[in-house]
Amino acid sequence: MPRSFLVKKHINSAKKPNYSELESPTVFFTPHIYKGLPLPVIPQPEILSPAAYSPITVWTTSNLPLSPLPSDLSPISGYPSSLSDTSSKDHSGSESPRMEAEKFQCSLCSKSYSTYSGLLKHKQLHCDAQTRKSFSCKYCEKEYVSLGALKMHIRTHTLPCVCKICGKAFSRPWLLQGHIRTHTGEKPFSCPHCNRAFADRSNLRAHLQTHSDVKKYQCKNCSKTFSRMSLLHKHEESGCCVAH
DNA sequence: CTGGGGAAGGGGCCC
DNA sequence: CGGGCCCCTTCCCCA
Repeated sequence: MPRSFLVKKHINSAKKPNYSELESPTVFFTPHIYKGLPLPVIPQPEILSPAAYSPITVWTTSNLPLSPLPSDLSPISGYPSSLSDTSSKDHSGSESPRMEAEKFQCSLCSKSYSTYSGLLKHKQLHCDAQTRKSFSCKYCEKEYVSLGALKMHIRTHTLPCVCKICGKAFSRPWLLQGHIRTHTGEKPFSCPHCNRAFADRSNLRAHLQTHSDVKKYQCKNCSKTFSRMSLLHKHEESGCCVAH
């Protein structure tokens, strides 16, 4: 099961990601600056500048399925500065004088409105919309609830960390670090039981399971246990559990 | 065929 | 907000 609850799930999202898709530069590296470059295509880190993913899809007023705004309400750009004068205006001339004397404050951004309808419109068009905002990757269809998560994801397309030895590119420095160990042979993680060493902590952890009497992953049907989930999956797919 | 190792990817958490 | 690290997971390959 994917651990990423930040990612907005799409149809068939239960399926594991097809990482090989990311290796198709013709699909993702469409910008003209990469044309004609030999593979691997290694974009410069500047690609991570905000402009690189500027067409972030934010569900603001412009793409909400609402009827056209009254001219005195639009445009709301989504930032408080642009709202400075909308808050001071009474947008609905139909409000009763009694209501005008009261203050209606937005619970989300504390902006005050002299009319309830003004507050309602504000919440519908601004604050509520902001809570629904999402950040879409320009290279694929993934959406994230935070810009940071999106930036992290974008790196899996741009692969800014390049191995100086073989030219292979990675999304994050520590991935490159792990890769470099494959060149240097460095294995800082050793098994306390057999002294076998590993370059990767997770691989050591998986190895430790082989020493364990109680395997972590158990088949629900035959109770056979496995050191890895992938082995359990293989076991299940091989037919043990299909006899219902 | 099965189990294990190696390599790599992703998101989360913490500073 | 970004970097570093952690943990989990997956895929491939080999004995």
